[in-house]
Amino acid sequence: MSRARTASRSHSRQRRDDEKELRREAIIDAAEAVFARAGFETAKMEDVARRARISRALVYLYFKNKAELQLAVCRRALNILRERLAAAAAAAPSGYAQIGAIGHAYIAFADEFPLYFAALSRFEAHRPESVAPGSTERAVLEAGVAVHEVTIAALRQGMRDGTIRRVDKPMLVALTLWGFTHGAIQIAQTKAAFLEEVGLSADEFLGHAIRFGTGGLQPAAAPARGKRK
Amino acid sequence: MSRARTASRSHSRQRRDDEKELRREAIIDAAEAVFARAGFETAKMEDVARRARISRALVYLYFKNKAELQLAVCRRALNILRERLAAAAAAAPSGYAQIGAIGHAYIAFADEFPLYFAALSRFEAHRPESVAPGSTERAVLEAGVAVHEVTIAALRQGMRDGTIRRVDKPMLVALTLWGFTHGAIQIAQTKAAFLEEVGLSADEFLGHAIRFGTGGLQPAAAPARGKRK
DNA sequence: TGAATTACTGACACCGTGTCAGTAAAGTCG
DNA sequence: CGACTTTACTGACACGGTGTCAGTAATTCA
Repeated sequence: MSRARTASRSHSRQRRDDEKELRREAIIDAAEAVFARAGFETAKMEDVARRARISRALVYLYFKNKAELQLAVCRRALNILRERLAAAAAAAPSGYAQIGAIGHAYIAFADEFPLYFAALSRFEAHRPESVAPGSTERAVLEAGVAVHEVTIAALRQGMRDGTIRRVDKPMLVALTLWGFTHGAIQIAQTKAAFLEEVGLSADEFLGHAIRFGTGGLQPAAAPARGKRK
Repeated sequence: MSRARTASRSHSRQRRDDEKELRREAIIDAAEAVFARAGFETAKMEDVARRARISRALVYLYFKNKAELQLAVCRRALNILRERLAAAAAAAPSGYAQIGAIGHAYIAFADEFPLYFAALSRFEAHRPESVAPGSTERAVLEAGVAVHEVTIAALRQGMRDGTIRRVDKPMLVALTLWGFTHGAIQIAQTKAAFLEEVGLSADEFLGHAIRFGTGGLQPAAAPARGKRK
């Protein structure tokens, strides 16, 4: 009897928590739509609330403020990005090919989810004062690390299969590649009009950037044959 | 007499215009100080006005709004940057060395003028709807082109002196290098704490990035000797 | 000097944010 | 099923910043 009651209570609680999570996600959905249309700066919480069919005050019950909402979007972005990069890497034959695939997957991601890329750009440009241990910001940071780990795994794979030269600090290389790729995509996106003006397509530019940025990873001379200890 | 009068009037007008320009610059000075302390988002026009010792309304007489003020800062940033890059390039012996020097000069610039780099980051991340011909934004864009021209000149020099491989679209390469470098610096700045955590210094990271990013420019094999048409 | 132009400001209307007291709804238990 | 508690939700508010404008002070010109 006590068991039944307890079970029943915990059922309700479970259900309520699920619904809460669902609502939370719905609010983020609404925020994404509004941010995409209006941009992060000019987007109004009122619009987010209206789109989520709730009052503005309730939004503030789920998210402390606009910045937290943006961080929630970043987190989603990074999770999806990690999946995409991992999938792209999994389909590539060699470690070196994986790196290229990851670069192109990032480009495709930016193309498919402009809002997510914009969110990451903002996050990347934002200099944090101090990142509290339990904060949302910390969670986003960690989601970022998870993304880098995909690149690092590819680097390690490449070193194993001989398609990538020996590097002593894979994280260093991963961050460099990340910075390069992100920077290039950002230019391709925001300077698209200018690129056209000087007779370049964004795709051409990005293709060049990837080739250019990953070239330095290949082994110096030996064609990978032999060289076993 | 008519001449004298005209001259006198034009003198006053000249003086007034000069003073106006001076005040304009003073407002930008104030804005820079405020932006540096508070960040672009949270900075208040009130503070800019107070620091410039004028009323808030007057600021709006010189600049349409906060965004225009930010663009003015961007323009300054790009002009100074161009000077720095050009100076660095001038001191380097070969075209390839010039490219490296330009990269390091950009890093030094970002280190010396964090606000300017932040301003450029914002500008870079901002996707413009449409850039009107006479607008401030267009002026900033053109200042950006002037910066790229420094890189292009170095590339041409390198192709001439044989330290850089033949590239068919220098602007493509210049933009790539710009994107790479900017992206890397941005990471070094905003992720400095994280870099420390994984045992990397920002300098080490950036040094690596420059070497990595410019490596692909060197000629394939021939040691630059001979090869004249 | 007085008239005209220009530089400047105080005060206002507007809008968005974040908060809070209070209401509606759902869950708990006899 | 009611009474009682807990949780979900909202309307209305105070606050603060932006951009504007009518009006005043200062300069220039004749």
